[in-house]
Parts: sequence; C-alpha cells; structure tokens
Amino acid sequence: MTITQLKYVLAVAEHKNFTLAAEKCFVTQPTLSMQIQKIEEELGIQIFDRTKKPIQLTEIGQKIVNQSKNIVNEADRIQDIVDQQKGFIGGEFRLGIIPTIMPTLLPMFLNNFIKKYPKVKLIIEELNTDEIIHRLNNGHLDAAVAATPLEEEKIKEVVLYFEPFVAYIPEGHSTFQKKEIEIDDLNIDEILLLQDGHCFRDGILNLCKNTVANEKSHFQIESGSFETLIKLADEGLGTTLLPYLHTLDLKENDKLKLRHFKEPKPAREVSLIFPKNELKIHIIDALRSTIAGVVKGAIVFQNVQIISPLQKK
Amino acid sequence: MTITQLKYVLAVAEHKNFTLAAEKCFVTQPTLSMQIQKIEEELGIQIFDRTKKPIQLTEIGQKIVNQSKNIVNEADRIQDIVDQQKGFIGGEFRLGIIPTIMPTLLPMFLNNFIKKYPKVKLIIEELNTDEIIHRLNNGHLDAAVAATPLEEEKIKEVVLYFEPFVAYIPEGHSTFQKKEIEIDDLNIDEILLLQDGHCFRDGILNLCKNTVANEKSHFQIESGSFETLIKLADEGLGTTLLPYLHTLDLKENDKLKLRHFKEPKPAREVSLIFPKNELKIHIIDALRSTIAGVVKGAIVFQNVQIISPLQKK
DNA sequence: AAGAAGTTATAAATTTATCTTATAGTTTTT
DNA sequence: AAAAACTATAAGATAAATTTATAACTTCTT
Repeated sequence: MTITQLKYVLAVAEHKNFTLAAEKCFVTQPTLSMQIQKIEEELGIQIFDRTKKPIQLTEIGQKIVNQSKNIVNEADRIQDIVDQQKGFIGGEFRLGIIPTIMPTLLPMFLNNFIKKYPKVKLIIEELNTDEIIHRLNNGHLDAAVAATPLEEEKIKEVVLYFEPFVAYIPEGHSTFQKKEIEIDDLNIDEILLLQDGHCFRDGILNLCKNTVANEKSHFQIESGSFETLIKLADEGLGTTLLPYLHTLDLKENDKLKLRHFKEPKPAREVSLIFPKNELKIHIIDALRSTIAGVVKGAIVFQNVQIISPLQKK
Repeated sequence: MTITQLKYVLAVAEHKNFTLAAEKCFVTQPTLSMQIQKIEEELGIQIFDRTKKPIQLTEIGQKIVNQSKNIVNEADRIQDIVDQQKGFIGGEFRLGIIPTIMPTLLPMFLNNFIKKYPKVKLIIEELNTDEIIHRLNNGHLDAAVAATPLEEEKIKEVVLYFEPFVAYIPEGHSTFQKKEIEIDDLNIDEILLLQDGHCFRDGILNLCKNTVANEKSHFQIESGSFETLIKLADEGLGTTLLPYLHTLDLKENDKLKLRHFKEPKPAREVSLIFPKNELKIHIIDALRSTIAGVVKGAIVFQNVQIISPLQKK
C-alpha cells in the first residue's frame, strides 16, 4: 500500500470514473486500473463496485476512502512542516470565513493578498463557526476568520479588528428620530435576525439578553442574508442590526435609516484563528498583516463593547 | 515520499543506527542509506545529523518524525478496517491497563486469552487513566481497562465488573474488633493512599469526602504500590483500602486484618474502554468475554455502591 | 438492432524505483 | 596502529510503476 495508490483511490472515488480520475492524477487510465486492482488484491477486498454505472464505492470501500483521506491529509503536512522551516510562503492555503464577514471583508483584502503573495493558492470557503472549528481541528482548514473569543483548546486566536453593530431603523419607527441610539432603545421582539448557526446571531442574542428582561419571547422571522432583513425591516416588520462594514455598501437611501450606537458601542471581535501547531504560520502572518492593513482604513471606532459568541457552546 | 521511506526514517530515529534499523526493517543497510538520502533530497532538508555519534535528529527532523508517526499510524488502520470487515481476530492489539488493576486482573485472563486467540499479538502497557485516554484518542492504544465512568466524548465504555473495596485494618486499631465495617468507621486522615495520577486514589478521595466533614486535612504518606501501603499500615501509620481482587493474594496472616464493608459496599466500576469507531471490535469483544468469564468466578458481590473517578477531570 | 461512443481491463514493452552485493571511506575503539 | 563499527557509494539484479496499444464490455444513438 502506497500513498500514491491511496491518492488514486480518492480520485476514482471522487470522480466515479477511471478515465477522468486518471487525468486529474496526470497518469493514464490503465495505471489507475492496475494500481487500484493491486491495492484491492493486497487488502483482499473490493473498494469499488464496477457493476454499477457510474462506478460505486462498496461499503468497506467507503471506510477505506475515509481513512485514506486522513492518511493523505497527514502526509501533505510533511511539506507544510518543511515549508515552515524554510520560511516559504506558498502552496495551498485553506481559509474559512463565516457568512456575515465573507461578503464585506473578502473583497477588501483578496486582491492585495494575491498580488503580494503570488505563490500562495488561496482556497476560500464560507462556513459557519461550528464547521470552521471542526475543520481546523481535523486539518481540512489552515485558518479562518470568525467572531471571537471561542476559547477552543487547540485553536489560537489573533484579533484582527473590532466591528461595531449599527442599527437599521425603518422610517416611522419610534426610534427613527434619534440621531444616536442606545441598546435599551431596541426591543428584542422586534429585531430581525439571521438564521441559526450563524455566530452573528448568537452575538446579537447575547446583546439583547442584557437589555430585555422577558426572555420567553420568540423570533418569528429569520433570514439567511442581510438584504432580506433590510427589506423586511422596510416593510415595517421590525428593526435589524448590521455589522459596520456591511453598512458601507448600502444604498444612500438606506443609509439614512442607520443609527449608530452611543459609546461604548456594541461590537464583535473578529479574529484570524488557526491550529496551535502553527504549521503555516508564515502564511497566517501574511494574511493577518494584509487584513490589518486594509481594515485600518475602514474601521475607525474606539471604545467599543464586545459582544461574544461564546454563549452558543 | 512513500510510507516505506517514512518507516525507514522512524526506524533510524528509534535506533540511532542505520545498520540496526536496517535489520529491524528486514532490508540491508545501503537500502536505508539510499532511501533516507532520497527523502531528504526530495524535501530539501536534513532529517539526521550524521556528524554526531550516535546519529541525531535535526530540529526539523524531529518534527518530520513526529508527523511520520501519525502517518504510519493512520496507514496501519487501513488493515484494521479490513480485518474488522472480515471478522478476522488477529494482528497487533495494544491494551492499556491502569496500575491498580494490572497485577490482579492480567494474570487471571491472559493465559486464557492467548490460548483462545493465538493470532492476536497482545501488547500490554501499564498506564494511568489520563495517559490511556490520550493514547486511545490518538490511536496509540486499541483499548484499555480502567475505572469508569469517564464520559469521554470519543470513548466507549463496556462494564466488565464491579470491584468492592476492602479495608485493611492493622491490629490494635480501634476498628479492628468489628467484623464488618461502615464507611463512617474510617477517618480520611488515617487512610494511606496511592500516589497522585492513579485513578484508584481519586476514587477513594471521593469516597472519603462523603464521610469526613473536615476537608482541609492532608495526606502525609503516599506510595506507588499496595504492598508498601500494607506494610505502612502494619507499622501503625493508618488504615488502607484495597480493591477486592487484590485481597485474594494476601498472606493468610494479613487476610485476618481485612474488614469488608456492610452493604451497600463501596466499589469501583471497572470497564473495557475503546474508541467509538470500534475498529477492532472483534478483538475487543473477545477480550470482554474472556475477562467476563474469569472474573465471574472471582467477584461474587451484589448491592455495591459505585465510587466514580469522574471528579478528577 | 447495428454502429458509435464511452468506459474499464489486459498484454507487452518501457521506464523508473528499489534492493542487494561488494567495497570504499569514515570514525571510534582498543 | 590496527581492528572494529558504522555509513556512503557504485554497479548489477530484481521488482514495480507507467505507457502504448488493444481487447472487452456497456451505454447511447439512430
């Protein structure tokens, strides 16, 4: 059994097609046929069911594939260790970003970063916090941008910036007249929030719990994007809270409905998080400094009050 | 980079000697020299410092070795997966046993087991509970015998038996006259205990905390073996508690000093524990049934009160 | 139903990699 | 200074992986 054979197995399992998988592995199709036969013979089991079209994994084959992913993944880290030693900034780098940060932060730094570090192949995925933690722990992610603190045992956090929340108050709402508002001006029952699993929601829940005595009330409307929330608010269904960076992209008309909080402003802590083994620390450092550079111009607030996503655990 | 090369690296790292390592790998010495040169060249680093005698790992070499252990370990599990599928009962099996169970339980079942399952190569290690949990999680152990419940996320527990504690009361002690005793007859200050890290100690501490209001007192004498404790008790330094199976081996003279507890007897729960992935479930099942078989004859108590090691966490 | 297209398996030849034997070059021991 | 212990190198033998060419089978077209 060789690492090469395992990679062939993974390729066939992924593409369900020997010919295509062979291309992806940069070998010919007979090579795959023979090597996969060989490992099947060595283990004395069938990994693939070739009677089905397209080709299917057998039950035991699925287990072999799962374990092969672990092996190949661990093997790839040897190169990471060497790269770290050499201070090499390059290679694949998998970055996770939570949905409420992705659309605003990514366009701000991506161009800068790929120009400055052309050897790094960034693979960016939008993932929620739970999934990010899971993938950082099992090595399927090298780093992520998320709301902190998380206090995960094996994960290190480096704060990037603090992002204040801004209230979006539709015309006609009782608070619309105020220029600056306070947390107590909002009622938890009327705040429209993102769907469960998004840590931003947890942050807001925490914020509101401090202001509303009555905890038994339930939210009736939850959405997956801020655009929906804004439209719902405009329909008179309530107010909503937006992270500051998101408010920069609003239409001029909508910006009029924004109300900043008085200091200390409620804010979320946004960090770059990564495994404590610090395997790809050079790339992580490059990311951190790039993001810090572009955000410094955008975030100008001081005296903020941190809303922590910790309670979700 | 191949798994074979990594195994060669591990062998040289272990033996600090190419010639010896080659023997252990069943190849000639030039094979090792060449393959290790090859992987060093491929990675562009030196794994070994050959100027030192005996040969030493470089700093980066140590990291490569650590990661290689992970890779080889994960690779070995492929065979485990196949064995499980085939219901094959054989191969290496690493079993951990906590120190307070090892000397009494192991002799009872080991002979039976190796006769019944000659294809299994048992590798048994005496380890404390923390180390056992750690090794089960990282795959360096297939199963273990320990006091439970532990409530570890990735570990499954199957109870083997409940083992009552028996008090060892030296002559002249105020409680010596009683035929059967109660927990309240013992004072925490006079109980001699095993050194820290042994879960048995944690169990007793828990037991005693329930009986002695005064928690500030400290133990002055702690030992690593029951033999020492018994001798110390005989010297009039206090009483001690022994797990039931251990009392079966005492000298007749010492057995006279044993005092069983009234029901419900304080007892510890002893379980076979193993990773939830149940990779070597067939061997684990074989172990469980073998141990259950021999213990059934030795443990005859009912109505026991479980002393949990959970508090140590 | 026949032919075309797409797919996997097999055979033979080629290339590449691994391993062994033999031996040279070190360093350490005595 | 010689012997012993150890690692590296060279050359040849063995084994393995890969490719090209083609066969065998399946599915899709018309």
